[in-house]
Amino acid sequence: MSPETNSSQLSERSLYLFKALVEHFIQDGAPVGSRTLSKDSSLNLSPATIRNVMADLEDFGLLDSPHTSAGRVPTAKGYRLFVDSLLRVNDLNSIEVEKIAKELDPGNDFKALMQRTSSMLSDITQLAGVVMLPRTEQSKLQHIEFVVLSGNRVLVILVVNDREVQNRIINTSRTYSASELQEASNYLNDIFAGKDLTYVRANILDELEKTKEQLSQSMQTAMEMAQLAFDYEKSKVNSDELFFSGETNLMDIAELCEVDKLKKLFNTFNQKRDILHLLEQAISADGIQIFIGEESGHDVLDNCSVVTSPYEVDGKILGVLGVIGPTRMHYERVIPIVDITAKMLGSALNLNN
Amino acid sequence: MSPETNSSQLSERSLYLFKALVEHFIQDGAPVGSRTLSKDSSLNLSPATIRNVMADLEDFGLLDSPHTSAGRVPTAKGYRLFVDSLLRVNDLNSIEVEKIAKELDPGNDFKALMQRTSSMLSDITQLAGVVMLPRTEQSKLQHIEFVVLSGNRVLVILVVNDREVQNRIINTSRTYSASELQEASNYLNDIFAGKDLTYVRANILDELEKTKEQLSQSMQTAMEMAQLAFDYEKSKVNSDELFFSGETNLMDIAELCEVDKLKKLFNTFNQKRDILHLLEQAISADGIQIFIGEESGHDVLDNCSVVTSPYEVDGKILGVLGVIGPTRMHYERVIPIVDITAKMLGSALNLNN
DNA sequence: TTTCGCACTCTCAACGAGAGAGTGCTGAAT
DNA sequence: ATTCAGCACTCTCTCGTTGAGAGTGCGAAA
Repeated sequence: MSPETNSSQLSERSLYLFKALVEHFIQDGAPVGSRTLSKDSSLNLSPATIRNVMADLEDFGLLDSPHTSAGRVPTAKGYRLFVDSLLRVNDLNSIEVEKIAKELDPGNDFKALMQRTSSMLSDITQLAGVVMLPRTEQSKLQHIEFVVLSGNRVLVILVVNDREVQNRIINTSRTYSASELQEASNYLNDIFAGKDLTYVRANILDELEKTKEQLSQSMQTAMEMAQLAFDYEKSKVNSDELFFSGETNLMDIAELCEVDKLKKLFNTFNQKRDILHLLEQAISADGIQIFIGEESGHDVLDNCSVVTSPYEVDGKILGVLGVIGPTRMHYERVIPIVDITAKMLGSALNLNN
Repeated sequence: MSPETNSSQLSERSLYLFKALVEHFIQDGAPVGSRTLSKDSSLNLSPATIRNVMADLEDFGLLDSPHTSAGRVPTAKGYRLFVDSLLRVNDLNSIEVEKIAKELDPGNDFKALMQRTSSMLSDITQLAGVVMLPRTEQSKLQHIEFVVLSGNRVLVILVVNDREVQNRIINTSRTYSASELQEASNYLNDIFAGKDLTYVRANILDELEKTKEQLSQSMQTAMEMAQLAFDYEKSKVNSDELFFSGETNLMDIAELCEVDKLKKLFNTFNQKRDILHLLEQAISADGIQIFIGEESGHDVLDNCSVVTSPYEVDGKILGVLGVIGPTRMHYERVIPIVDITAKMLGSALNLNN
């Protein structure tokens, strides 16, 4: 964090060794000792020399040793330096790119696409995939429709943003006929189609006043309906949507293999709240964002990293997607996968528009 | 299984001791030895005598011993005898009944009710809850509606069974106007409302022929739309809906605490297929049905029991709900909970109609 | 038929020894 | 001033041993 501990303080050689150590650790998962590093790295240094370097790196807070006679392990700060300055991201081979493209074939079902994207992410990375679709504050009402159900209930169908359909059932005080409701929806579509939902909600009362003066029955009906429909809307939690996949992949990760940790982690996934909060932070980043271990601010994610990217349609950010795995993950592979998936999902949705 | 090994072969005393043993084991989870049982049971028998009885019970296949010097443990067959003949089900106290009733307040959102029911089940039993809503073969089309979207896409909204809304987007070869589609839906509602979906699908082509003769443009349009809409329907997997809750509760169960077992179990939950298959077996039972351990026929559920009950509306079975937990569960508590939940869900839905 | 006594079996926790891995430090070589 | 070989030291892990504890099975006695 503090400027005096950044990489510029470290020699070329230290950084080289640090990088080698992190890569080695990511590969094996076992603490890395000086002897191993001495053999692996192309610089011909004795273990003793490397030990000195490692001691320095430990002082900088980049490494840690589980106990005196284990090798060294990167800290969260170490991983941070690694991904920010040392990592060289692999290009994806074309087979993988094609595989991703295949899964992202837009189709017509929006939610299914999200779900598919998430499960593709988990499949290809063997980690947990997640796709968020924030409940956009601005939603344009496109069409409103009423259907009479039995028992003084009316089904309200809202089409929003040229894509999304919301259904809700309202209880009415009296029985309305189909034609009455048809007129009502015609009227409402006339005055509110294309308007923002918040605008609609705010202006219902005003319109209600106006219609009272005009005394038209159908308009009265329309307004009563609208009021009920949008009251319901208000009471509903403004919940974003979150699609998880491959959570069980995390059960193979040695670092997380204690049952009670897993339980906490899975509970966190189920509640969604914390994960949403995290992803919302990533929504304003203009590209790949990585939360490493404790950085996320959530204890349960202590040994986890989250790699995210927003995806956008028409230059406007629509949501965030990403991958959750152990801090010890193959960033050089995961990062480009998340990156390209975000881009391809964006353009798939664009097409779909 | 074979008739000569049923409970009638066993003495009153043996059964009494067996019951005591099972109850003890369900309580503690540890194999039960002869000394323990001698102290606990009100019959004054020495451990040695009890050992003889236990040896008999083991011969009958009701008990098993993990190793020579552990106590005895009930087998699946043992549990079966226990729940079928020995168990006395507790009545629920009114506080719990009220708690259940509170969660089952119908409301208007069907899916939310299912979800709530499932999570109430898991909450109250501290096990995993599950509610199935089978995709009913017979679905009455109540209302069909089209909304024009951008780019030659049309949103089709089907209201089915006075309750359920299905949305699908279809791509059309040319652009249709809103009024055109309005006419089309009017026409379709006239001829198909109240009919069964399968009937509709089967008769579209016939109707198409008829309309060709009449040459009315709006009817033509209607039929084209309908064809597209129901083609989509056909391609869609006829998937039932399944609501899980509290899977993580199972992580506390000692019997399942190995990570790879948990992984298999959770994967099974995610795939849903196997669980659906199991619940479909229970749908025709006319009350509580219990699958104990290996009886379910699914390896992953080896140490699990599934307690289910169908729930019905207007005397017609609508779905199945239940609880998944370890074979070693408090059946005397779980059974009445599942039972009453099924009944109350049924009547909640009845009200809602 | 029930019970007592006894030998036996199996698990589990604790302990200690020894191997293996890796460190830190020192002092010599470059 | 670096680098590095040597060495003592520390910590973990595995393995075998041992003893306690729990529980069984069986034969003989009540």
